[in-house]
Amino acid sequence: MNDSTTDNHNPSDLGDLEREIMDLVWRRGPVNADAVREMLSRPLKESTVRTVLKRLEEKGYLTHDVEGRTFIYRAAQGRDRVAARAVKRIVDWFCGGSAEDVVVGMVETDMLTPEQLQALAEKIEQARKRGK
Amino acid sequence: MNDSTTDNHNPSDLGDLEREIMDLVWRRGPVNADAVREMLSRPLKESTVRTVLKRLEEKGYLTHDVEGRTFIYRAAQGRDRVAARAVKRIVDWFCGGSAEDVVVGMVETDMLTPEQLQALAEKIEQARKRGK
DNA sequence: TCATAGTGCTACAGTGTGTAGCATTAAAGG
DNA sequence: CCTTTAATGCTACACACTGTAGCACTATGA
Repeated sequence: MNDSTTDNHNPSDLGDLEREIMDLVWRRGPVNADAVREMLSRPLKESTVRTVLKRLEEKGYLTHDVEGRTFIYRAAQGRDRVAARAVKRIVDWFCGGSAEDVVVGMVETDMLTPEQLQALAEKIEQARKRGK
Repeated sequence: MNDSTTDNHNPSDLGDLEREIMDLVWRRGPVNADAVREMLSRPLKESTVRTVLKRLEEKGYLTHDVEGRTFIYRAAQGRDRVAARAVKRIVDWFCGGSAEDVVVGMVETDMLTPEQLQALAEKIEQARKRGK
């Protein structure tokens, strides 16, 4: 039902609170509003939490099931997927779509060492051979 | 000379117009406000362009020299550097700082093929051996 | 039927961005 | 020296997004 062409938001158009909540959901799994509220780093009203939760759902980051009359929210997309899309946006904006340039930039700015990259490339290569 | 602790903005906190202008500057090199205005995709007043140019300078993306009484703006940071920092932010937000996860995500979402990654890793590895 | 838990809806202030007008100043020309 | 003109500096305003929350509404259980 979830057509992936449907979500036309900018990944990473999240505010601090929204990000914190997403982090919680990703880390702890399905939660209800009250649980989220308790886990937050600062005290907020339930209504606040609910509002943000709803916005996150509108943005496509969360979904919910109804259990009894309680909304159980869970991530609609994996964290890595969201991250990758956010990166893709950056790539498009700044590098004319060349993902390679970004990886080079990551190495150049010491986010990633050549060794890590090498190891990663091999691991991925192997997984690919094996998996398909 | 470029103290990297100086720029404390969120990379990629740029609006559409700001991004378009940065793109122009990166692509065409030093420009004055009027030149920028002429190159923009939509007609805007000079004052608008100047405002945005100034904001970009405040954010650390541009600098200017004065030539006669005209401001010549140019990029304060290279495009790849900005891109890499933007990516780093994403990495910190979403992946707890693991750049590797992001690269994995990039491969998984087909932004990068395993072959490209492999080639890249080798190229970087060689450059590193050679360069230092 | 009444309290309670949970949701739905609405609002409002702060910030960032797009957009622009108006004041000011300095160079150029007569 | 005075006027025009090109460029800058400053200020403003509407809109959208985010953080924050109040209040109305509705089932469910006692």
